[in-house]
Amino acid sequence: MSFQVYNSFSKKKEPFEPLSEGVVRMYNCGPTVYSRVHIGNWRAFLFADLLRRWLEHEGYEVRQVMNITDVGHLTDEMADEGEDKIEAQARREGVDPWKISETYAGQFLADAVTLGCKEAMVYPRASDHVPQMVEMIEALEKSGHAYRTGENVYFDVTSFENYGALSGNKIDELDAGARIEVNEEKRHPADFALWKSDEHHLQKWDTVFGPHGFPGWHIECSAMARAHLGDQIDIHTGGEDNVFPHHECEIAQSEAFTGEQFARYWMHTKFLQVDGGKMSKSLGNVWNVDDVLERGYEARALRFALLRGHYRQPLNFTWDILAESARALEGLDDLAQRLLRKVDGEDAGEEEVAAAATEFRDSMNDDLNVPKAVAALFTLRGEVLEGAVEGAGAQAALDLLAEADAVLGVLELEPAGGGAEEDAEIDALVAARNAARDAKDWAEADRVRDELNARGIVVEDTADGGSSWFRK
RNA sequence: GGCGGCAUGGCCAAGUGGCUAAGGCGCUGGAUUGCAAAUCCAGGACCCCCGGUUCGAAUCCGGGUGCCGCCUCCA
Repeated sequence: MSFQVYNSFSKKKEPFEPLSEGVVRMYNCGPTVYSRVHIGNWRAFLFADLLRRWLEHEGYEVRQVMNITDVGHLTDEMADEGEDKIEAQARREGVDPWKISETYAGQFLADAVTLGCKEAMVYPRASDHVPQMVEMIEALEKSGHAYRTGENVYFDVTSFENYGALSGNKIDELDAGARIEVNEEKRHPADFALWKSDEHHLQKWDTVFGPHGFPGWHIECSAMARAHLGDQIDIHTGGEDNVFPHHECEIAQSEAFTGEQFARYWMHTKFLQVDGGKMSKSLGNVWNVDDVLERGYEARALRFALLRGHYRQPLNFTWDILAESARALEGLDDLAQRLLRKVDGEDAGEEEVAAAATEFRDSMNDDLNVPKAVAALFTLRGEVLEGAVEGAGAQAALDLLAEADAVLGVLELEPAGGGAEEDAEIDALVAARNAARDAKDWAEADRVRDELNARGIVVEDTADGGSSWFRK
């Protein structure tokens, strides 16, 4: 089975075929760094990492670009106030807006490492691509897709026939006045800003459009995707909230500029809910990576919790499901440790392992069906515990776990620590405990067991009165 | 008001026309144990509601209810 992806542009699953054989050009909408990236954001970014890893698993060279938006965007109506989210945060913290974006961008990258994300080819900053944006805007103006009003430049949505094809919105049915005042200087209420000007803005550039300008929200992604991946890309990802207007506008400006299809596949992640509803500052449930670590969970538990649900299904985050994820992971860690002790046995269970491997791969190939792929691993665990997998089968199972982990990035497969010397020491302690048990000295037996437990050693008593042990 | 998505056992979550509806976590009973842990066996679903299509629906269609997203920056 080849890789099938649900393309949110065509609204159906399609076989994945890149433009260039063996190479995937992928652009992931990254964070706007005006505050700490939260776990909802991470759902989208971890998905991007998972997708990249699966593509690599399938043998592709992945050119992954994840942007970092470090320039605040003004909504048209806020222009009078001269403030956007980055500037607002800057004022709140009493520092320069550039300091804000630098600080939060740094935290974002650090969190990415904590959560086990593979490093993207590049994390371009919007502020470093102003010339590329200006180039596109000027060309769009020249070709009649954009128009200037004073020192502002707008994209004329009526000039782009397919505007609305991604989101399903129709220009005339967008209720422009529903939540905001219609901007009088736009020809059509749905026209969007490519470039804005405001002398009070803090992050601004002197360009052909005027001395106090800054980019509209959408142009940066078009410019950065083009700068790093070329006029056409294979995959563009983002959260479902980006579909409209962000991605719709990107398509319009990029395709109007190049005359070619912008992205072949669009993939959008559903929102993460918290406690059954949306997360919000007022509810105090906008958690970030540190909140999770401070509660004693490993980062991989969060990674697993956010990846184990299908990306196109809503996922409800609670502390309970995080705890559950951590426990489920322990089951797989345990599986690996058990398998390590079985590789020397008589070969058995190779067919079962092969079936699990096929199930895992087919599930991932089916639009990254992680829940089903993970279930295949747990089914295999049941077979291993029944004693059906030994020797070559156990080795194959370990190989499968390693393969799965290269994609999921959440397992602990290393043989748990300790050298021969420590092993001998533990053997002696276990023997001492058994001697105490034989003497019915339960207090001493339990004391030794507690000591072993404290060192991460699990002792399993067998029916014949003996004991075996392994590292947790 | 317009557009789109979701609703499966206590919790999480696959399955999208047809064997006894995967899997995880938890729970209950039993086996084993000195007690535990681990493991094994056993136990749980009117698939949101109401209609309809069909030989047959969790799966398709219509209506309802609830939740989520977008239409303003937002993963």
